[in-house]
Amino acid sequence: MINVPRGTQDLLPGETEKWQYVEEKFKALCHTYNYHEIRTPIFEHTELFQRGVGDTTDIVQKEMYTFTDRGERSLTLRPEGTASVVRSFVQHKLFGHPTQPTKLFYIGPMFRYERPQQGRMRQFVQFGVEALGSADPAIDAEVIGLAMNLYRSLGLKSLKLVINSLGDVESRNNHRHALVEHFKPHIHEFCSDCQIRLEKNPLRILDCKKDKDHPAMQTAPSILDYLNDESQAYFAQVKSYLDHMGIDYVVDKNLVRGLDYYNHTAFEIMSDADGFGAITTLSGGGRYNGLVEDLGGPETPGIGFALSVERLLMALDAEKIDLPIDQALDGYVVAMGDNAVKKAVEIVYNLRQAGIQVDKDYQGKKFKAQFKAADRLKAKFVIVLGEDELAKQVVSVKDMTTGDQQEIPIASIATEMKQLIQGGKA
RNA sequence: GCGGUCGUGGCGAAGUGGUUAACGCACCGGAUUGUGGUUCCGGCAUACGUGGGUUCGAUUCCCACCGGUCGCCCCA
Repeated sequence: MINVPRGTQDLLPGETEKWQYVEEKFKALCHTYNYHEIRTPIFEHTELFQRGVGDTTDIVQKEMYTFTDRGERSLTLRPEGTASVVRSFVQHKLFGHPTQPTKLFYIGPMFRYERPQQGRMRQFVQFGVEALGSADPAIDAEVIGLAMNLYRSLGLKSLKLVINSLGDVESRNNHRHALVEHFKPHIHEFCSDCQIRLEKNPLRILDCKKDKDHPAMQTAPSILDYLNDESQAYFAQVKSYLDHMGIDYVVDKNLVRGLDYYNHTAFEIMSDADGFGAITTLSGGGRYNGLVEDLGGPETPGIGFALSVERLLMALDAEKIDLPIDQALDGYVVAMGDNAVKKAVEIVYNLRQAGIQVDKDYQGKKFKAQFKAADRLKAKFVIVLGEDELAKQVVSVKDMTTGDQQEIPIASIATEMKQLIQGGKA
């Protein structure tokens, strides 16, 4: 027997309905925020992620699904969405379109080669949005608000929004310098990862779980102290907009994002819910001024976020929220006797043409078993067709909720069924 | 990549170094010759992850591998 590859999953009926529901919710929300869908390939030139996501990141160093195709090209299954969207933005010169900023959303699978655990798969699905072409702090707040809005509209309560500012290039460089100076004298007391980080990306030392109790950690220079006036003002405005929008947040000066392209605003939304797994981050995002340029476009600011659908559904589960998914079938045709069974095929066909959702037996089941099947499928109405009915050219329609039964002529079955179904809903 | 834990029918779950490997759910049929959700009776199922080893004999003991799961690192 061949199973799915490690870290991937089949979504079966019963589960797919939930996915469809949250996808529709997300699309509708993007519509109200005036974001438009973009669909990019699932694989890209490896170089895109090396340059876009950053050579020093874990994603690029050890998590990419990279392969060589028959033309000797190095390609990579996308590990995240932003690089592709920005590539597309540049390639198609969307920066030249009259309406700016360019507001895009995407839905699709991402791939990272990691050891799977709860909330972490090798193939996972992200919803994401990107707003390109505006350096207005209000759009940072808009993007954060959209994310919070989605979670809240689905009923999630145990949410924590964490934000930070990574500052502009100048601020980051000053901070980086200060970090190296600060940790250098103690670095031999830190874990091996941190010793490497000191050279490559000292900001990430702040993120280390192993060394979090080291005294030098507590006294480490905060990025917030190194923000220049402009960066400070920007961060203050983002927070102010969030305040006005009534969105609660906590500032975590150690929030560092795993991708190199972030600057200024960085944020994560986490779940507080009991019984949630070790991984609590539901979504993350931030500003990436400079990325468009890095990928060959004109100087263009950008901000976006991505959320994991798997984790979203986990969060709903943890908070015991049932999505309003209608599983009931409108009607089920139960037939008995050779002639009636044949006639049932015709009736089902006609009802479906009229847009009524019906089904029938295809297992050669006995009358009683057909009723059982109707019950299991949660049919609202059972349409009974036997020799008696056939002789009178009618069907007996039973309302499965009330138990009431009435005869209706086969000639007008579609219109009468429609009325019954609508009446049943009211 | 590292560590814990687990691997028995479609699902859940007992169990044993030795004749036919429990049970529950689900499914099918009957009681009820044309009316579901309850009950009772009966029936059904290619099941011990894979490969080695120990043994007269392994589903059981040992080893390796594979897979699931949870955690570490890191992230969505």
